[in-house]
Amino acid sequence: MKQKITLKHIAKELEISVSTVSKALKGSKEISEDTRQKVKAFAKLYNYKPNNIALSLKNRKTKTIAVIIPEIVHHFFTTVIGGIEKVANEKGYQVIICSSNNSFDKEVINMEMLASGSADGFILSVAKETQQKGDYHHITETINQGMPVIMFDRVVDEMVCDKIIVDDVRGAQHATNHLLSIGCRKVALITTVDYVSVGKLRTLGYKRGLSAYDIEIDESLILKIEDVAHCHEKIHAFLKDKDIDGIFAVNELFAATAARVLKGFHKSVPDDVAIVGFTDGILSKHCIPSLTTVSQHGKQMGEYSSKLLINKLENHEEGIEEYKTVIIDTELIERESTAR
Amino acid sequence: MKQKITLKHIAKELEISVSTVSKALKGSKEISEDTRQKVKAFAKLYNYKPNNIALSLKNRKTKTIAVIIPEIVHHFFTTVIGGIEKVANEKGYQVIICSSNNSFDKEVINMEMLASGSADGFILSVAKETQQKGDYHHITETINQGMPVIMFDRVVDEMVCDKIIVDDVRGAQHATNHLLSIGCRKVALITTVDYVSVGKLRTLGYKRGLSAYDIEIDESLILKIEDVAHCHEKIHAFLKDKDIDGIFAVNELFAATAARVLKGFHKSVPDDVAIVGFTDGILSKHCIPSLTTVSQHGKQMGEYSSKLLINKLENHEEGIEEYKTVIIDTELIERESTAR
DNA sequence: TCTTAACATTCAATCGATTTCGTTACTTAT
DNA sequence: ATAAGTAACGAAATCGATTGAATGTTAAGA
Repeated sequence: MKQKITLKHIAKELEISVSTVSKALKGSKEISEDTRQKVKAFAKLYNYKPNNIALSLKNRKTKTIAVIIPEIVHHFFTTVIGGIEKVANEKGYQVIICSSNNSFDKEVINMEMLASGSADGFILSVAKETQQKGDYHHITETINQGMPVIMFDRVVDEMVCDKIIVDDVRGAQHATNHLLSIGCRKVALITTVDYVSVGKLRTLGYKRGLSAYDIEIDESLILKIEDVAHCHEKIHAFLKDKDIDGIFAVNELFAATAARVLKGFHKSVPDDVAIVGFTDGILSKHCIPSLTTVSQHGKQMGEYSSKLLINKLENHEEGIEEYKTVIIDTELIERESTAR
Repeated sequence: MKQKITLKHIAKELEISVSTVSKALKGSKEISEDTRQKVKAFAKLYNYKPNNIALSLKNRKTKTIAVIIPEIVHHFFTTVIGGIEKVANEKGYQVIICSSNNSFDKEVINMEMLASGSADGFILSVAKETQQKGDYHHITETINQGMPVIMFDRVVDEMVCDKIIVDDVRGAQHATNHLLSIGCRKVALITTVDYVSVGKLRTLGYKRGLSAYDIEIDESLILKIEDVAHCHEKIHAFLKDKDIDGIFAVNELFAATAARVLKGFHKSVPDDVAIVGFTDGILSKHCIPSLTTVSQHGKQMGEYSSKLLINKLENHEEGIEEYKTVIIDTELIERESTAR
């Protein structure tokens, strides 16, 4: 087992100083052609790679981006990460991914850990628990220390930083209008509890969608689910004997579960009840029937976040603070669950 | 914007030396109670956090684990990561995740990058392209430099390192036998091309499963899919007019797609054709009909990998090399697609 | 022969934290 | 009074790499 080789090793072996080695490797014309060649050859032979940690310390930048997301086992978030990674790697950045597991404490710990030297900037989507608590001191502190932070999807309005979001309201409104346009008149909503920002916004979109068709909002047609793990029972109880002809669900799991429950009631999707979900994941695509859904263009979101962050990191002018909020368009993808 | 505070700042402010500050913060009894209190109070006030990079450089360990997986948008892998993160975080380790995107080059670049100081060890599942090429020099080199590497799922037999795998052969055999036990006699196999290690092993399991029931292997009932993107057409063409009563698919996408194609042919699942997939993902669980599948216990795999790696990192005895291969049991999860 | 410039190489500081080894100043024992 | 011991702190080396300043060497020109 040969240990990792350092400049010092090369210097000793070649009987020259460390600085000469360093300069030779960087091709500095301060060093004679002869020595340069020798050093380079030696370095190549022993497969020398500069130590990233030492470089980070010296340059005071790590060339890594920290991404903190609520859940890693989640198609939408992984799609976003895909986009982040793509752009980051192209520009020579590493990506560190941490999941907060929707826990406030873990989010704080992760953030503090990564903020102390491990990363140059953050891309983050806050945990459910954090939104519920409304405690954002860790984010504020990180920003105050001069670290750029980009928030995406689950953002915090009152935070002063860059934000990449989809227009959840419009997306939801579009989805609802689509249901109405194919003839539905009793459209139910399956959503999350209100403190989840996106759930709230999509609920608003649903209401606006109905209003656009002059349909009164019937609160008894709205189901708010707190605990995802028990959504099947909740949805089952909710849909039992309910006279509806359309469902808008704020995520694909709720949509697919609704489809399943309806099947149990021997109702046909889309003929008896049409369904539109949110998030274009695997489930929507491959479910039977496949689900009409609102795509959030996760990859694009990730790419944009990454670009924005790297841009901040590399072209930051002292004293100038400028924050953008970027809205990525949603897109309604029509599939079998509304094909009638 | 207040800059990050360092020991030096504290030292200057309190008019004592850096070493005193460091010792005081660590509670060394070398320092008077008085100074200790003062330093600690000051540090707390200014929210001092030691710089990770400096610590890493000094200690020659980063307390981070690098995970390289073929795809990030993949339920099984994210499940594994969940397990890795859980254990790692409990033990105070960071996790860096990089996807190779199934590209050999990206795998090599990522590995070399992370090996030069950014991480203490690796947990990796090799890219499809790497398996195809059979070029593992980057892994060998990393191991030779003294970095522990744990391979999981898509492992390389000839590599000398720890491995965490599921018994793909037995899992597949079990799945096949289940189909036969519920009465299927003409069981088709939908698999990947042979160079994907798990595909090959599951194919073997399928064959063994048939042999156990004294059923001859009919190569015309085996479909090998190269390009996942076009699996629907392939499966459609394959199943058209085929006289079968069971399908074993080596992943859940193939299984779900088969179900969809069969529905197009107006065949019932499970009554006309029963289906078993592999990987217990979202699709298998929420698809209609839900899919019987072989669960690989991804989270457990991740947890185990993490434990094994951290154990290596913390209790490594010089001169002793010992490598384990751990086989995680698979489990057949019976659902609607074989309920008859 | 002496000066001067050009060139090659090395020194030393730096990044932030830790740690060993001193160095004071004082107290206690002999 | 002297040796020894102790408490409290600081200087400097270290981790690995970079870089501006300083040093040393050589050859050309006066």
